[in-house]
Amino acid sequence: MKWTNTLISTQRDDPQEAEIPSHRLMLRAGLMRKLASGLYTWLPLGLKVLRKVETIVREEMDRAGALEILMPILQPRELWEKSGRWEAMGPIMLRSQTHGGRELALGPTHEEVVTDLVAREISSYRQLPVNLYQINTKFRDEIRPRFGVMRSREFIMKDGYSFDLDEAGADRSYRLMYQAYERIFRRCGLEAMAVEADTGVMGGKESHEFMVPAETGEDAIAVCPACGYAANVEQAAIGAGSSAPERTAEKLEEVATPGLRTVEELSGFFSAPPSRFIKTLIYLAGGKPAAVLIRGDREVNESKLARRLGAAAVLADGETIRAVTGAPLGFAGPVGLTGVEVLADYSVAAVADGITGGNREDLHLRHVNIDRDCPIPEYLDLAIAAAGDRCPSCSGNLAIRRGIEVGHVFKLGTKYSRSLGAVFNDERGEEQPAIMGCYGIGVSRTVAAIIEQHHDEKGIIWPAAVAPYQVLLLALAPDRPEVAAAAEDLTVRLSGRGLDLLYDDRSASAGVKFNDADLIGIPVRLTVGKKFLQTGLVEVKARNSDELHAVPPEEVPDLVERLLGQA
RNA sequence: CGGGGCGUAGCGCAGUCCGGUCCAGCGCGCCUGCUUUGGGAGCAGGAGGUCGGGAGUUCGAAUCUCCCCGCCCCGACCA
Repeated sequence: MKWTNTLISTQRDDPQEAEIPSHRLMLRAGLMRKLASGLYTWLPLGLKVLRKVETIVREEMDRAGALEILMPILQPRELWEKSGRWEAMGPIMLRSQTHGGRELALGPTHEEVVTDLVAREISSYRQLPVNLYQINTKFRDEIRPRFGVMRSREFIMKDGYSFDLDEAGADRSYRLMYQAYERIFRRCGLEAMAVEADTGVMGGKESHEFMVPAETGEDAIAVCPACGYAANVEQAAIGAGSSAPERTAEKLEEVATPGLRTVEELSGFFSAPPSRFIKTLIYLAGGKPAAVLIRGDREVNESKLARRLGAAAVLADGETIRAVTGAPLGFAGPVGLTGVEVLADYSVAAVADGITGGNREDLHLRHVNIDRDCPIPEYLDLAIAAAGDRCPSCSGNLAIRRGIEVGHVFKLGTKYSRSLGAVFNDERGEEQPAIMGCYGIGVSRTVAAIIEQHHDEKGIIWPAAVAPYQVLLLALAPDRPEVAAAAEDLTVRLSGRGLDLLYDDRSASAGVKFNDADLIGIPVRLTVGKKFLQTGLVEVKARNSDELHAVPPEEVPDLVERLLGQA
């Protein structure tokens, strides 16, 4: 392909709107253009990459035995009501209607449609297991789209769904997908890691996210360098702390704290770090209040709390707080608190000389010795994991890294198969719900993640497997007939090997071409110009190396293939 | 949704505080011609703007006031 015959427009300046490298480079290198917030047009160069990632995904899904289908984006309301998610999805789901007033969802995901399909197509255990997938556009009205295609309103996703006879089969399907995902990301040139994840609105019991470690990632991952434990911080368990510290012997003391409610304000007032405070949060779970104690510098993990309480927990309103503690918001404390379930996080056990609310307006207590003043029978794991916390599976300490979530696999169980009727007759003629799993890959986000992991200050460095072209041929002074002839000769030699080549035939100056070459990041660069006319040697350079090779044209194809093998 | 910032040519920006000297300017890009071609070329000529939109104040508005829209960043109930 000649550069002048395609649409590649690079930009010299960083776009003012882009913050992170992938977003900046995707705009500068001309991979995409923004239409509106969270909405992007893929230009030819970007689309080629997207398609290569799709192809890898497709090949590995097919290899794992999954079957490709294509489902509608528009989905009737009634289907979503069956699963209870017409409401549960809330504002993230975009909705529309026909001129007749029939309400439709713009699919944010496809559990409902696929399960309905299977309900209609499958009736016997003989037809299972089955694993269906598609690569399609998803719509999510993100609260705050950002970072280009990293978090956008409309994006390309591979979503797959497995249906099995029993738990053992579902485990097998899950494992197959997990392994397929490892292969997919490896083939895309990504260093990705699987981490334990929260199941969130999807429901289900087990789940792993595939994370690409990156400073700019939106997710935080807790990892244990000692044993390899890895989990999203939303999910990460924390091991019980070490032995309790020396407690204070000082007497409990009431201190007037007019109008001081937050740990931050009180920390200044008492000249004590937040870690000296025992924060007391009143939650409501299933209509019942619960008091949660946690050290002032830590945060409650509401998923852990919900699991412990057996119901989703939300922070209580002022009225409930007053009813439970006798004080307005800001003055709750564990000492003397009765008539409410009290749950204490591990971190509280480490507070030696604590400060808490006094359960009276404008009053706090200091010199709290938790063992003496309100003994806690059992400390629990209720906090969001933080660096230095004890690993739940060994004696190591957790570290926090940031990552980009490129894939997510769930064991769903029978939530959707029951509500949508995906049942089959087993050998005994008894009706059973299929056991489901679901598996997603953010295809467009994967492209951005690849750039996050493969770039330098000059531009993108594509891994060969996903590069838009494998070879970039630069002709310096392309109007000189000898140069044009050499370029033509090289093009023929390389296309004979099935290599996809981009020929920069623009009559721009050398600097422009070299800089654009670095920016768009094609793995192998060939240069023919004055030096070639003098020596008859073609300059060959890999984007991921500084080494320059000079070889005669007939040796170029072999060298190119060797360099591509290392890209 | 809360807070902050921004909106002037395709891209990056100056001008706005303090209204007139701006029927708006700079760099890059774009078009024509000639020269040039190994790390963002030179000369000459040229095109391109409802200054985000609307209403208002004023003799006069990119600039002041009000309303609206768009975009970006941070945060989202932690007592």
